[in-house]
Amino acid sequence: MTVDSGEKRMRIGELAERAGVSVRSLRYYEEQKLLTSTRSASGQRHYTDDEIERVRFIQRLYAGGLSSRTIAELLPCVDSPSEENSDAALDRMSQERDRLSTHIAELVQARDALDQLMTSARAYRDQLQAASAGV
Amino acid sequence: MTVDSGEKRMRIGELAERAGVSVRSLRYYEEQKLLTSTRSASGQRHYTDDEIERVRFIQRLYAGGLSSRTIAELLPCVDSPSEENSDAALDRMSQERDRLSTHIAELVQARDALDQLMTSARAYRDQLQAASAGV
DNA sequence: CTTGCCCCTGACGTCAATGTCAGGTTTTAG
DNA sequence: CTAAAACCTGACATTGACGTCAGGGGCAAG
Repeated sequence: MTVDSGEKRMRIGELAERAGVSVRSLRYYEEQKLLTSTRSASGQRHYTDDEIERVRFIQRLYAGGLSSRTIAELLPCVDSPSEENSDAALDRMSQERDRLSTHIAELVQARDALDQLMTSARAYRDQLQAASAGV
Repeated sequence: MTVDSGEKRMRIGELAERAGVSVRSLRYYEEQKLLTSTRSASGQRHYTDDEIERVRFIQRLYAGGLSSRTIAELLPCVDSPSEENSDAALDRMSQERDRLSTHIAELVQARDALDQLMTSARAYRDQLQAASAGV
């Protein structure tokens, strides 16, 4: 279904820029088996436009606090949503999903804590203001 | 309003256990000016029960991705919600709040991405199962 | 007093994702 | 052709929040 005919094969610098990451990171992702590249005769990496999305996806998972190793375990089932790894991968994903949810809840708590702080800080400031404006 | 009369002054080991962090972390927090302690004649740290909540609060902010430095900037206004730092602190908090919200949104996106993955993985698996069960 | 446990400081180790530098090749622009 | 820009590998540096170890006290119980 996917036609890879005239897709502009870009080099690492372009992918880096378009995906918003450093060249170093892309090489690192490849080292961690999160990303692959075709190589030119001289050894330069070439990518297709699809990799942009993949990199962004990886970034999202990183932002979610997943480690390279964990991401590497999950990505195979993005690539080929097949194989017997199905069940194990589903478990793994479910587990990570839970972890993520927990983490999100923590962050929301932290934000709430900040909100509380801000509320009392504001109240205090307004009180000061009222006082300085004369009783 | 707060009476600090007979409050059990605990040592670092107890605080660590009750707040759910390592002794090392507590010393680190002190080093980072996030936490203070009174010292006994022999130099041992003593804390009151209040510090338990403070440590938990610090943990929440850490979980929210704030750095020690940032937390250190915010804590003064927890301690004394006063001073002229009010406005600056409010700005700072508001800024961190935004950062947190952004981060939370990213995490939710990551989770959504995982959900999508799981959905398609499940679909694929069920398809396989249907096939193996005979057409 | 000795044993044992908790505490102290100071310093080095760790881990993960990146930065950065060195030294060399390839591609591109003029 | 030539210089600049981009790429390559390999390796060491960095940052943050700790872990861990060394070497040395304090203090209760037996």
